[in-house]
Amino acid sequence: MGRPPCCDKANVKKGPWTPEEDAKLLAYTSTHGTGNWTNVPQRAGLKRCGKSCRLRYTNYLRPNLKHENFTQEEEDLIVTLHAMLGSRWSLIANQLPGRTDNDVKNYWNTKLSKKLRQRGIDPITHRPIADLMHSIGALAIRPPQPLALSPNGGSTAYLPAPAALPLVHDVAYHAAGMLPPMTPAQQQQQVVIARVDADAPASPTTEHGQGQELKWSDFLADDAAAAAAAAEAQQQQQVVLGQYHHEAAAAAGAGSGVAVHGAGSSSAAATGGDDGGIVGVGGGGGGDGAAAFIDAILDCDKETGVDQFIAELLADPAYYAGSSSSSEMGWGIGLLNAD
DNA sequence: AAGGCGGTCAACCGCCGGGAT
DNA sequence: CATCCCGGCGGTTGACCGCCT
Repeated sequence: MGRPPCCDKANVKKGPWTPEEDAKLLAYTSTHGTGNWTNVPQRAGLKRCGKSCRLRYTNYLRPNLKHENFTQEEEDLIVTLHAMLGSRWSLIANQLPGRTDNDVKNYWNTKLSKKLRQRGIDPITHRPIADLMHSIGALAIRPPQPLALSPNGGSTAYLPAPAALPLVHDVAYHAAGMLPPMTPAQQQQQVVIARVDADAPASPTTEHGQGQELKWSDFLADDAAAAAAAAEAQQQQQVVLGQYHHEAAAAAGAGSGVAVHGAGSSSAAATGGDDGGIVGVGGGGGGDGAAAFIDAILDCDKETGVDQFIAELLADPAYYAGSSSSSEMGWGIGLLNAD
């Protein structure tokens, strides 16, 4: 399906442009302008696709293009516009005289997004990554959505979720006394976070205030708002869990007994017990945005060393404590072994 | 010195929307 | 109204380069 190719690919040259080709294209456009690009290659004596000619002209040969490095002002503008517009590179480039959408896109992908991540800002949502961790944490303590149950009520209807995700979002819960004291492994993770915190440069403007310095710790253990949100999530969770356990127990029947594994009423157990690695991804909304979001979180994990921590956690046999049904379930593995 | 590796950026690909027929 | 054609756009690829081991 789809449209046929815009040109005869067999007779079309691809790859980098030579100075001779550039000269031909420039000579043609300077005398004839940039009308019908499909005719340009033939009339300019180029064995190129019209699209390729247009791209070469607009991204490289066009007059008034800037080829020097981006300035601080341009950087700031790109970040601001990206926060407002997302990856609408052509719109962003329109606000930057002499820059092309390709320039802006490349600069974003290779430099700016990394800069933001290093400053603890999620380049996709432009929110502090730790804030997003809290959001994930609030999601994580919810059980998988019962709507994912198969018609026959089998527990395998739940999509498998990652065995464990970062524990950063649980810190507020520990601090609020809603989770048991942190294990040595969790404390080790906090050391990593503290190191990142200490190394973090001042952040750009965030929702925490104009020009205010942003640190990881602002969103972690001493974040009263997060603790309050966690408490609220905790209350919701109790309600949802009660309903879920009732439905899941009925659905699972006498077979695996998986669903009732997590049926304990203790909040500590329900929120992850000693390792907290619960993420009920399976029943969630999903979609491309969610996937991109998760990728961003995983990138963050790499930078903070959390991924290494998770790898160590997963390598610990005690973490799994043996239940095949729990791994089939794909969520709440830590919860299931919280005793 | 050489190979590996990551960063950068030009270029390509496929899809989409709008105008023309 | 349906189809075709073209330009534009965003995502992705791959060549090139410099740094590191």
